[in-house]
Amino acid sequence: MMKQRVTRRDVALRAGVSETVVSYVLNANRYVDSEKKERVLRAVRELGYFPSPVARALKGKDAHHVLFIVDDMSSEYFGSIISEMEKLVAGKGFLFSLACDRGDENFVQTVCNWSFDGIVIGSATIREDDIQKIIDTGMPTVILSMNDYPRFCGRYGLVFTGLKEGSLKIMECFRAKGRKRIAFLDSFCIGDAPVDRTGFRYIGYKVALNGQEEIVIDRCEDSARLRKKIAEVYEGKHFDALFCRTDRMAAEAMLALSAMGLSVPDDVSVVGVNNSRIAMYTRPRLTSLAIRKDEVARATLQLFALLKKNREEEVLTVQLETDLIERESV
Amino acid sequence: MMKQRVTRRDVALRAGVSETVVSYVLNANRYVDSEKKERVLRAVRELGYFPSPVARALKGKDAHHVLFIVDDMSSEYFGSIISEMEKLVAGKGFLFSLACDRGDENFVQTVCNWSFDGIVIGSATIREDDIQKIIDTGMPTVILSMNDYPRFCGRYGLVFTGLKEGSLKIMECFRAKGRKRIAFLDSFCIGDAPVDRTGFRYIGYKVALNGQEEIVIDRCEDSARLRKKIAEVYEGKHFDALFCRTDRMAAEAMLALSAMGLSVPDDVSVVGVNNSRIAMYTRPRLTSLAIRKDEVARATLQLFALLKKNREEEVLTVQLETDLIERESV
DNA sequence: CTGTTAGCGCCTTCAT
DNA sequence: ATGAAGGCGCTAACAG
Repeated sequence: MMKQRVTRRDVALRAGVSETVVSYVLNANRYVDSEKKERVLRAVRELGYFPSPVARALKGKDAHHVLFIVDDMSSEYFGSIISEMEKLVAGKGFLFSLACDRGDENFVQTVCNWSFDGIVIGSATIREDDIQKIIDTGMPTVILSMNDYPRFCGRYGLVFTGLKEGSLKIMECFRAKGRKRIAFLDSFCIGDAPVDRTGFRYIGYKVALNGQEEIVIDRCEDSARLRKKIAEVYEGKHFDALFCRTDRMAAEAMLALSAMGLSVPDDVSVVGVNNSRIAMYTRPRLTSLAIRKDEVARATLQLFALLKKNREEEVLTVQLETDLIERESV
Repeated sequence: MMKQRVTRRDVALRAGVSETVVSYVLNANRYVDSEKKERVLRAVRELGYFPSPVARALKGKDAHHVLFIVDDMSSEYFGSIISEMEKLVAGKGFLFSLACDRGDENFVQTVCNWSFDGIVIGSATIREDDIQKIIDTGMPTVILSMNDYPRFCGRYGLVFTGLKEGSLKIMECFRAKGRKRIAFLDSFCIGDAPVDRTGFRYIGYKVALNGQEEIVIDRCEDSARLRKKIAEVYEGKHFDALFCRTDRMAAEAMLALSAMGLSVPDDVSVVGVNNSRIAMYTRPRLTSLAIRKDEVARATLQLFALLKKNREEEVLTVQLETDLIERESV
């Protein structure tokens, strides 16, 4: 007894009006006799009618469909931001989609052929020409900027989550504790990729070093390799602080340090980024740079709205703050 | 210079054939002169044409669009499963959407009005009548069963991830360590909801108790409340093992126990479920029940395919195994 | 003020 | 073997 979708036609029949009138009432974009309007609304209520987002999308109208492009689906970071966005549009029937820029070779194709009300680029690994292609589709695009990207062509939004300034906060925090030799730990990589020197975390680290020798630990593809590298670098450089790209990496590093018989924070201070759940449960608990996810969500939706309005070529920018959540690892 | 979407019409023009032929070639559902076919394929390649999933969806065809219904977007569990599904269909241009059954009052409406190739229900809190509504849409629906649901009407898939049997494994593991008084810790709740007694974890726990007195810690809305409850219950019941609904809760519990001056595992053994990243980074590391996410993904996609085929009313079932990953918390 | 009509991009009969 | 035509559900321009 598979129920049939209730369509605009059904509403029109029940209300005794033409199909278009139904649309006009629902879109509130034309005057409709108030008595008819009542009948339509009642029919809508009784039938539980809801315009098909697919059909709307085909017509190029809002389908309440937002795409989030990520590089790691199992990270809680993106889920949290989507969750925040969802709160802001709750009840409006929004749908959030996820696409991963890794694995699927022609994921850009996929993305460009759909019709989204907004696309959030939250990946640090996406290629720049892919970003340009996405912007070129004309769909409102917002980049959660984690890198110092070049300027793209066209109209798009840019949310600076504050990673660069936040990285300075981390460095200050280390310095306040008397740390002199600060190392930077990159995320696990696939293949043998070195640290991305355009990333805001690295840039912040580098700037704050102020000419001091940099100590970078990168090209680790897994935990085992990470341990070896950390041990090697520690032998050679004797760092006393570790700026980790993510909380997860910070947790890994703490395990490695612990295995070396080193104490956190006595021997080495450790800080992560994202203030994810993990940070609460490591021992010692992890100091972490928190991105204001609720503000990211709000800014993104706001930018979507602005980008939809006029079509002049311009880049809309929002700058956010971060918060350094201090725990016992420093 | 916003690029225009390349449509089937463009391909037809370029290849010097009619639009229909283009469809026939791409869908491979009718004989087409091989020379023409070549021309079409070349035009497709040159133009980078890709059929619009939206238009296909409107026609009721596969749009390569899968929906995942969850109760907690920031959990890494769902992301991991989606990630596994993505691997299995990489390159085919699939899109994965996320909907949360909390927050959005009429999310079922939203869901039912879209047109998905498959819907995965991975929420433990979704209402049964909502599930029925979703099945009634006729879209292939697969339930990742975490509860002992009643039988729904119609045709759908059921993936038993093995939580019930896995819970028995957890209990056995406790027993093997000589634990006698095993408590069950529920997740954080909103409002004042008691533990769901139809959940497989609880059922497994209860069954394995075999008549022994149950010790349930539930109705905690946050960490503070949790600590108080754990302390209270420990005072009264002196449990020596804690079966936690998720790794996250296990981590919270370990913090609480530690604050009470208790040692894990000497005083209390702790086990979580999901084998998430957190389990690696707690101190001691957490023993956790791992669901075989890759098999869940594979089974789900398989069920989608079967459900699409014939339309007889029947329930397709898959039963999976779990693995208890033993670490130091037991 | 309201109804009719022409598409949006695609698939599928139905003719040829 | 191929092309024309209708329609999926909806919107907006065009008549009345």
